[in-house]
Amino acid sequence: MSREKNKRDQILYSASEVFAQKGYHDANVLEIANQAAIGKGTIYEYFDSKMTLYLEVIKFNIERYLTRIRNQVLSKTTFDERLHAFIICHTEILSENFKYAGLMMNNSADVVFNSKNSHETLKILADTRHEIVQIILDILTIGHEEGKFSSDHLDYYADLFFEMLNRSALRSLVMQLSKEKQQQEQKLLIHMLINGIRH
Amino acid sequence: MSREKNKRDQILYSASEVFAQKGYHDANVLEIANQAAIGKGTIYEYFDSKMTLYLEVIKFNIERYLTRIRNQVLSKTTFDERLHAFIICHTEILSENFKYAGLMMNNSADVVFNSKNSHETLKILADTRHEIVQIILDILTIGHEEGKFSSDHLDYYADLFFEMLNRSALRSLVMQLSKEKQQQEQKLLIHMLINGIRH
Amino acid sequence: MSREKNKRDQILYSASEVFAQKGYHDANVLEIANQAAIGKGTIYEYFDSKMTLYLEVIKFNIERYLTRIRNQVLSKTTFDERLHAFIICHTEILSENFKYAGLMMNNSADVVFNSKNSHETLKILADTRHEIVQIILDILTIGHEEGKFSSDHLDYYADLFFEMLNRSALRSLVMQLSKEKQQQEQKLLIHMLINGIRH
Amino acid sequence: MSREKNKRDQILYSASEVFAQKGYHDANVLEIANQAAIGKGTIYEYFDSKMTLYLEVIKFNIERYLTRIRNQVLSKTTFDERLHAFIICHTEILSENFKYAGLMMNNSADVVFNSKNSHETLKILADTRHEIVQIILDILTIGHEEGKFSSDHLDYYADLFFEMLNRSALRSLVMQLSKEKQQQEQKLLIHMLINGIRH
DNA sequence: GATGAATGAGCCTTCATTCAT
DNA sequence: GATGAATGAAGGCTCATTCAT
Repeated sequence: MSREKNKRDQILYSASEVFAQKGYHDANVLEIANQAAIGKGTIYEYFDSKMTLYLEVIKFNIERYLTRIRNQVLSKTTFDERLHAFIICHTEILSENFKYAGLMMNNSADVVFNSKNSHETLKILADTRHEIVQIILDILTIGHEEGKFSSDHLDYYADLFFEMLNRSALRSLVMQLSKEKQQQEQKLLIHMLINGIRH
Repeated sequence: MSREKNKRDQILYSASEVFAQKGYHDANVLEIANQAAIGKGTIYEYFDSKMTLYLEVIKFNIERYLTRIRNQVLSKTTFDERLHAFIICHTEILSENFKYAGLMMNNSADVVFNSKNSHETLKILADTRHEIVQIILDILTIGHEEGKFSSDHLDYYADLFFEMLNRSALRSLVMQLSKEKQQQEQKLLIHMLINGIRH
Repeated sequence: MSREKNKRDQILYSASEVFAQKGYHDANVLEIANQAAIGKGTIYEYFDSKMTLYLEVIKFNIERYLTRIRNQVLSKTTFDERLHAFIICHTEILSENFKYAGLMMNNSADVVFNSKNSHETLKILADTRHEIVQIILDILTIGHEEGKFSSDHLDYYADLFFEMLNRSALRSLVMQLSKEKQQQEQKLLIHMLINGIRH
Repeated sequence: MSREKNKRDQILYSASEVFAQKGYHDANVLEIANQAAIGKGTIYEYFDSKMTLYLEVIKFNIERYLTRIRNQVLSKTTFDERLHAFIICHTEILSENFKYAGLMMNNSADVVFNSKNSHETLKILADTRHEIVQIILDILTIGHEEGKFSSDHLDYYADLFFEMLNRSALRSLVMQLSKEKQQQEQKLLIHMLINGIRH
């Protein structure tokens, strides 16, 4: 890994931290530079603008998220195992990086909406969400193949399930639920999904 | 209704529009004033600061939302009717006020987080969400009373269902689904809820 | 005294209070109106502008000061008595109206300097100072007539003595000197004046 | 001298000019920046706020004043020489920097009084005045050591003399007195001081 | 005459971005 | 490549003043 790549990542890490803690507008470039222990001007050697950096940060974190999720999910084979792995892993990542969660899970549409290249950037955000939903869809498809439910509307269920899981994980964190209570709610979530889909 | 109340509402309407379109930070007070066809200073006669206005806008829209939802929901008696009414009404409001949706449904936590009085304001936001979830919980309780499902974990389901409905309605709008397709998905949603809860 | 005159004075009293406490720029018209228990607009029925009001306030207070000083001083006849009366009375007024002191004694030149009619207003301020110095000069002239010192440079001494007395009185207040210590310093002041003048 | 120090001083010089001409409130930051031929934002690289700048300007000018006064006064040894040097130098500085005079000699208490850190800043202003008075007191002490007068109340006399000298110098400037007349009044001042103190 | 709602000019301050070193 | 001093556009907010009632 080249020195350049290192410094770029260094910025991305620091920016993740700061954006996560302060949000796009209240984060400022100087703080990110300080966090990365580099000069303010250096950021502009690697990123065109604050907005570009922000989008790269989101992509960066989603990439990290996706890599980890895929590692966990694809190491399993059955529907039950994969779903379980997904829920566990997703919740884990969220609790580990409570601060970063918003960067990945919230659609930052409001932030991006008014930037010059809003069209392009909104597409990126939509695409990344789509990619996560796709993983869920893959899991559901296995469920269908296992005869657990029909293949109807699986994309709809996948989309909704992502939202449910997010909310459920966030709830656990905000309410500081015990490990047991957390596991109980995870079971409810799975139950809700499977029975909700089945006809 | 006094002249004062009128102008205050006038500002709230205009601010809703601008905040919804641009988000908190990219909206500026002058634009809100122009939209309301009043002077910039007038806004500060009715609201202490931009942030105060923003929070009042959220409360204002949630109030409108809650009033309308309650009118529709409470005019029904059975679980099925009330749930249906809630879904229809919620979806309707969202589609009518696509722009404003974010002001009510997103938790604006990131915007508020760094403001001085963040503690108090975050509480307001949490409270309003809670109020909506409470309406759903009331509906679910009727379902329980009708023997449709047990009373276990209803608050958890209510919380999640709100997220699901939001996402579902948003999907319809973004994907510009036909009326039929929309109704179909609503049925799926209800199905998912009822079967998901039932043990 | 007409109702109008009353309201005008009412404003002048309130404005004195507020200007004295906050200074010209940090005082605001609303506060003065509130203090006078009248509407903000009413002030502009009696005074053209905030600056005009400020100048009238200064004149108003100097008038009150001069009237009182003259009453005291002119009731005496000898140099010693008059000088003593002047010192006592001046110190008394300052201690009673510590807050207002600045309005009379400081030259508000810096405040006025940039107003549109600065030339005219600066003249007013200079004139009022001159009027006070004139009273001192009259006292000194009696001292000369009593053979206490020559008539040379009496205007110079009068001018300086006003500054000395002001500082001396201010010192007493700031340092919160005891009555005895105060009287001692007054004696020193008189001593300094008489011996300073005498050749 | 570093580039930074240069620019900071550059700002201090320009700010002295503008503050002296317009007073604190009527001076505005843009004008100071223009005067210094720099961007408005640059001022905030060197000073936290307009108020901070103002206080630094006062300190800056008093420092210049004190340095110069001390150089002149300490190069002399006898009471007469030192006193004369002080008067000459003080008057000189005032006439050279007529505009800046107010920044050093007036207590800017009214400007500062309502600022947030008023307590701290008022102390600074009081301290600087004290420092000047101390120089006078040192001179008077030499006079006492030379047997010219007793050591009683010298601090009181020093305090008052500062006020007298200021007024005297200001008078000269305002009245545009001739060099001769000026020197004559200086003699009167010294005479007044020495005879005023002597018992 | 009295009022205070409405106004907008004006100002301090921030901060993303540039560019000379 | 790295830096950070310099910049100025932009924006929230204040408040003296006006004027319709």
